Amino acid sequence: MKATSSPQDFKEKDLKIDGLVLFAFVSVEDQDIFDTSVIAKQGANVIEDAIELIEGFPDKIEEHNKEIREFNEKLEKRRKLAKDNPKIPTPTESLKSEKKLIMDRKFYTVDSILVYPWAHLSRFLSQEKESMEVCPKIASILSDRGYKADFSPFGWYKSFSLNCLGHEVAEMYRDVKLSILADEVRANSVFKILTEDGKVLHLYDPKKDTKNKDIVPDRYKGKEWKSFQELIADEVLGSGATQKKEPPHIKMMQSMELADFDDASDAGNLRWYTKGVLMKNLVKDYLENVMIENGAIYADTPVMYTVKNKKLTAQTARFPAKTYWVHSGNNRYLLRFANDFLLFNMFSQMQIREESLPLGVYEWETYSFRREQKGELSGLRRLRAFVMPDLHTLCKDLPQSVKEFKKEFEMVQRILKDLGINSHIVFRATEQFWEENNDWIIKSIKEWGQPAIFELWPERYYYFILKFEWPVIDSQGKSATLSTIQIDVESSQDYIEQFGEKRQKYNIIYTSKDGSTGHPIILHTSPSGAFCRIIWALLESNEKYKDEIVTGFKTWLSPVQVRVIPITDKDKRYAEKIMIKLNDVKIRADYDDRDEKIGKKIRSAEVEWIPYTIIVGSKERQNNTISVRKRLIGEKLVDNKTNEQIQDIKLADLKKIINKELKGFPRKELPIPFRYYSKKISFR
RNA sequence: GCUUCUGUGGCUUAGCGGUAUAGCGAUUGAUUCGUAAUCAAUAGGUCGAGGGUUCAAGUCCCUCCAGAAGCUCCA
Repeated sequence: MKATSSPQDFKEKDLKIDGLVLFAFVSVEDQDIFDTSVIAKQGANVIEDAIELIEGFPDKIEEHNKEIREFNEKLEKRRKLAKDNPKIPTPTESLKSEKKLIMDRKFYTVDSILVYPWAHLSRFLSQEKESMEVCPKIASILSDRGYKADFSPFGWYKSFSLNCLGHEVAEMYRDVKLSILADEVRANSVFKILTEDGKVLHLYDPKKDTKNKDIVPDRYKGKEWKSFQELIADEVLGSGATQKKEPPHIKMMQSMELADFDDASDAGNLRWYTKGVLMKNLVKDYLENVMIENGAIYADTPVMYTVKNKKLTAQTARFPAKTYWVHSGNNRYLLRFANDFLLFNMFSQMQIREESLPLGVYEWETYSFRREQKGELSGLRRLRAFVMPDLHTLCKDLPQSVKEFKKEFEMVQRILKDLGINSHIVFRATEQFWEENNDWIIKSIKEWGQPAIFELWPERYYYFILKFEWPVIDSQGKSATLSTIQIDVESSQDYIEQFGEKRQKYNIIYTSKDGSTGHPIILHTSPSGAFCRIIWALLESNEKYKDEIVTGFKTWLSPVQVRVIPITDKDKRYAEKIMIKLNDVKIRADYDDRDEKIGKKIRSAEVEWIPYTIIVGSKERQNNTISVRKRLIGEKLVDNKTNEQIQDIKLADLKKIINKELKGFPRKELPIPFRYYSKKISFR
């Protein structure tokens, strides 16, 4: 028997099934037909879960009732106690009521299953022929697993009625999203350390080692390696068992008025205040400059894409649960969770000459969306909407991609240094790639001078054969990745074979002078990591090292770079003029015009991590000079000394100092209401 | 998504059955000050939302919302 969309083809009069039948209504949507075997298997799994639920239902009720009885007994005891002892308050909880089975226990079983195609479950039914394959496939998978399963060759319209057991198990809706996964590959990966002098140390092998074993090699046991030990714990073993508190960067981002939660949006979608936006725009400009220097070009692709394009589905199906859907007319679209899809689609439509390679294409992803699990969201570390600068570099072949990789490795190190972020390196590769390429990787790590963790996979599961990550450890020992570089050998292909299936890819082609063509290797690079994570890393590392290092942002990133403080009212006009002159040359300066004592104003400037504080009194006013407190941001904290005093210099001298420090970095102006302390806008 | 915890003036917080405690900030007044917090007064609260128990509910119970931690997860 074959499935059909024409009921008249079905010759039999009726479909006879005895006993207690589980009806599984199935709708097939466009993205599902990308691989009907995979979706059928997932459908069958859901049906098996449902059977388990039904058969376990009486036991669940029993358990529930037991809980209620225990609760009521306790309550009764406390009531009696309260009666005898006036000091004990009477509990007022009302009795919880027991749940009851609707029918006899013996009815909660499944004798057979009918898989039934039913259009009414979805507004986005697939019209493709392959969609008819899904129900027979589900039935056959279930049969193979030992169930008595059948499928209806077509769905009746609305004219049937069903009598059900009881509502608790009678209707269960599950949205099964196509999900291509191969967990075995990752489960079998081994971890090693590549030491700063180029030696390989064993770290963890899931087949030999247990997770509670102390796996840190002796040479990294010392206190100076604390951060590296935390990285090992977090990357290899999963986070430590210790109960962690709320990460401090959350209070910091709020009190510094950088970013905040917004209860009128979906969780993980933050609002950004002026100072946060200022920092974001500075990072944006900075990265753009670095990308241009590095030879990249720009693109900007749409934020939503269709699921009807099979080139895209091959990749989107990896993360089915993480998608935001947008409805538009009779269509629906995925909000992008990376820009790769539409960028690669663009690449596949481009004329690419071999001599243009390597070609970097940079996109500042205005926003990407991943519907992360609710419990996974945490301050700025993981959000559902984030801005992710992304560079893709098309390379002729593997040797060229390795050459580019090394260049980008240097670029990432420079970016992190310019931002003021200290990070580790973790890399992951297939065993084969490591065997063939470890010489240059070892050389790079040696030059960097710190130990790195690496993970080797027996086979390639992801689209890349090598991935470098730059994780940062926060004040509580949790790690999160900022920059990444990957070598993608898969996306540009026409088709790939994977787990016995032929899967469509983007078919990106370059043409050589002799007319021959090739598929480029693509480097995926996130030069800095998501913007929110940059702020996360900066706030957390300031908190982490606040007793050792003077806190603050690099001057080019500081929302306010200079604060001008007058000592008395007589100095106010002079102070204001200095503030105006600095802003005239695009140095972000504000002016503390409050009627407060000097000590308090200085304290405010210190608490706000302002790099330069100018103090002017009668002496400076008469000499036409300024006195400067330079905050020693990033330097070792000795005897609680956070600043260096520069007395009685000309304003021009300070401009020189600051301009030198800002050389090569972008400049943005401080919004006017922020230039006067008393007029500053408060967001909270 | 599951489990646990948290939610009190703009901010930080005390109170945990008898209609709100303090500090910061704000406002007003005094003070004109030389390198990390000047003094005083005033205003500001349907205690996250809704429902319930009680003579009485920030306080106990239920539901929801938001945030955090742990688990699962993180191309």
